[in-house]
Amino acid sequence: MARRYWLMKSEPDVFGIHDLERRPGGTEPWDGVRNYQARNFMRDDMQPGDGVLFYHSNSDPPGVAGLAEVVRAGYPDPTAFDPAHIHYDAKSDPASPRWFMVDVRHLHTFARLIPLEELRRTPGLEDMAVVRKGQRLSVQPVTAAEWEIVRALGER
DNA sequence: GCCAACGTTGGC
DNA sequence: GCCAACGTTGGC
Repeated sequence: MARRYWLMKSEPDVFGIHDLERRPGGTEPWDGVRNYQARNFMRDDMQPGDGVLFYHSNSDPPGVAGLAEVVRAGYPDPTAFDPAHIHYDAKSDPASPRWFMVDVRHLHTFARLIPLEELRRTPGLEDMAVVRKGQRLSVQPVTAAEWEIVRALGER
């Protein structure tokens, strides 16, 4: 299976790319996703080695902050089982987990954040989900061509 | 802080 | 199974 590419959103006030960078091994479980489409990508499609555009949402400006990679394929999100946890979901239990996550490892923090506004006006990125109005999905597939364009922008 | 977009819930 | 109400996301 060829390497695939993704964009994952995180609020930098909560967990930004610098937080990922500082984790042991630069690795963090991507817990707390409670959306079925995003869940399905993590549970069914994401594989170790896949590339991740680390996107800062709800920030000023929003944009792509750097690169990461998937290092562990989908497995049950344990925060859903913990009543004390903010992401607790009584409808998910270990015998039949509802929510899944992957582990993500930091690869590279761009020297500059690539603002959403720049993505919008960059040729070749017109079809990215993140530039489309009303698209809120926090885990999105990205094409190899889009990955390469964004990666190159990050080197500028 | 506003609010459009959109996913989820629940009454029927 | 429809759809109105509601809650959340996330850019602005």
